[in-house]
Amino acid sequence: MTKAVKPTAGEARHYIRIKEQILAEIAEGKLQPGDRVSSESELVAAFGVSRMTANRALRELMFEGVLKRSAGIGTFVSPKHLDVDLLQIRNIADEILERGHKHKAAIVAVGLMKADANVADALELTLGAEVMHSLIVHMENDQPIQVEERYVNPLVAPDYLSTDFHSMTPHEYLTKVAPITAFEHIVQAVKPDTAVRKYLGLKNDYPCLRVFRRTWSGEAVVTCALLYYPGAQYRLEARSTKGPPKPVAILGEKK
Amino acid sequence: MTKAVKPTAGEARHYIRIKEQILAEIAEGKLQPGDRVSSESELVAAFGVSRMTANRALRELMFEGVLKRSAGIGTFVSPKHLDVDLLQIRNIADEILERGHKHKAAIVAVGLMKADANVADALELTLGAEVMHSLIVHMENDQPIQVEERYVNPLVAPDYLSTDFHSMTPHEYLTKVAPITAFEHIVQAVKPDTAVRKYLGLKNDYPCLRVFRRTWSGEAVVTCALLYYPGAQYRLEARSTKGPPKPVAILGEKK
DNA sequence: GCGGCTAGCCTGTATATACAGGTGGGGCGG
DNA sequence: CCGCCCCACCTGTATATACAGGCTAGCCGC
Repeated sequence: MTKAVKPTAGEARHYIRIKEQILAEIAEGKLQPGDRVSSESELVAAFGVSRMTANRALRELMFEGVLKRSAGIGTFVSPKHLDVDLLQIRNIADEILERGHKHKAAIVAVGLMKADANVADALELTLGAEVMHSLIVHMENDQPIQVEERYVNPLVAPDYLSTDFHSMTPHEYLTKVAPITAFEHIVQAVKPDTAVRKYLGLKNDYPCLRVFRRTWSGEAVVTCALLYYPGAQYRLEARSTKGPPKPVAILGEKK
Repeated sequence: MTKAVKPTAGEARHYIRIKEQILAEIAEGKLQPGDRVSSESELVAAFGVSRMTANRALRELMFEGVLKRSAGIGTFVSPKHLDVDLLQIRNIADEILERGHKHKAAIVAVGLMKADANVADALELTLGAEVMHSLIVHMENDQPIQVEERYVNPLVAPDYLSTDFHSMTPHEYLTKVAPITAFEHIVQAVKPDTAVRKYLGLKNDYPCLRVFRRTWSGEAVVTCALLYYPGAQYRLEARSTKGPPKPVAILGEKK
């Protein structure tokens, strides 16, 4: 069965094509969380690749959290949840796309403002200094999942406001002009205020995770932000780099 | 060059051994950020594996952010390796004492029990295995501040139940018999159930931080625990080790 | 001396093949 | 009818091999 050995350049690599097809089927809803995905040998037949190539595609999707695999059983779509990795500054848009879902950002407000006491303190600027501000609601498959209120230090990232947030995410721009060298996250459980409730479409007493995040590039504070996530359906994960824990159900949740 | 084809079971897989050696050399400082790592063919010679196996080890380390690779040049240790000591395993008693307050622990339940599916999964034991369980409410100045439901792996810490929790905290005992080498924290905002509300003395709709924590000592899971903290008055902090951020007020809170 | 070509090293991708070990179902024997 | 064993299917790991394409150092000719 010797056939089309190389993807003849230009075209996407075979293993990437396989990954893309699976992600597309998840995005379309053809594959639901918990559904069984084609086995390696089925992919071999469908794509005309070798099993190692199919294996690589599935293994990488597992690494990325999209699929769960177990020997002897099969490969399945991971249950949906937001894994915000506290160890890494991750872009929520990337996370959503990795889960095979659509990401959209609703820009509620963007502009310059004078730093109040809290903002000046957080960005280590003087009271009343001009700072850039954005308020964005992130949507996963048209459902709001994060409210992001961000303040950016104009001394570090002067072009922040003039970037087109649709072609390049704020995150991408910032990592380009000021690579993050340090960060701080403070996490609390709060009752969201009315504005946040409105943006996230939440009921009155629904608990929210609130993350206060600051990032540094060298000595300078680049951004500070408040992130709101709707309650128990989302979670923050933090693990040591050494340990390789496999995900398990949280105690008390049904498996 | 036909040789030791299989890792003869038991032993670590070849690609894992390669990864571990590279990680060890980085940890020891033998490999510094920016240094060149052995090429695939050098690893082939050194470990007696095939190039695909060496490739996999290096590729996974790249995925994990430890290495950077570029075709034609070589493989290098990633520059920053933003190494995070995150949400450290801290003893709540220590924290309270550091604040200059009194700590007291109310022991609600202690005993042996059979692991249900979730607990067995979390501790990597078989269903129905005997595990040690404790439910403790921690008080700061006589006010409840944390509910701690903990399950302990008896294979690792057999004397857990017979220690006197008043003279030596569970935490102290555990760090003695099984020093923690890895951990996992999953954080959510939840509405507490009635039991937790009662222990913490909370009103109905008060949001709670729930932390699901697992700790490892070597390969074995030592404990898993559910920790509940009353809402906004408590916060988890996570920061990168590099940056030395000074505490500031969270945006929106009055200073 | 300088520019271009080539040989050699490196990663990236892909194939065919092999054995291991987990899981579950169906068939056969008691 | 029930239990046990074996087989079919699945993933996990590993090997040997091949061709592509990026990059560099060094040689050779002008």
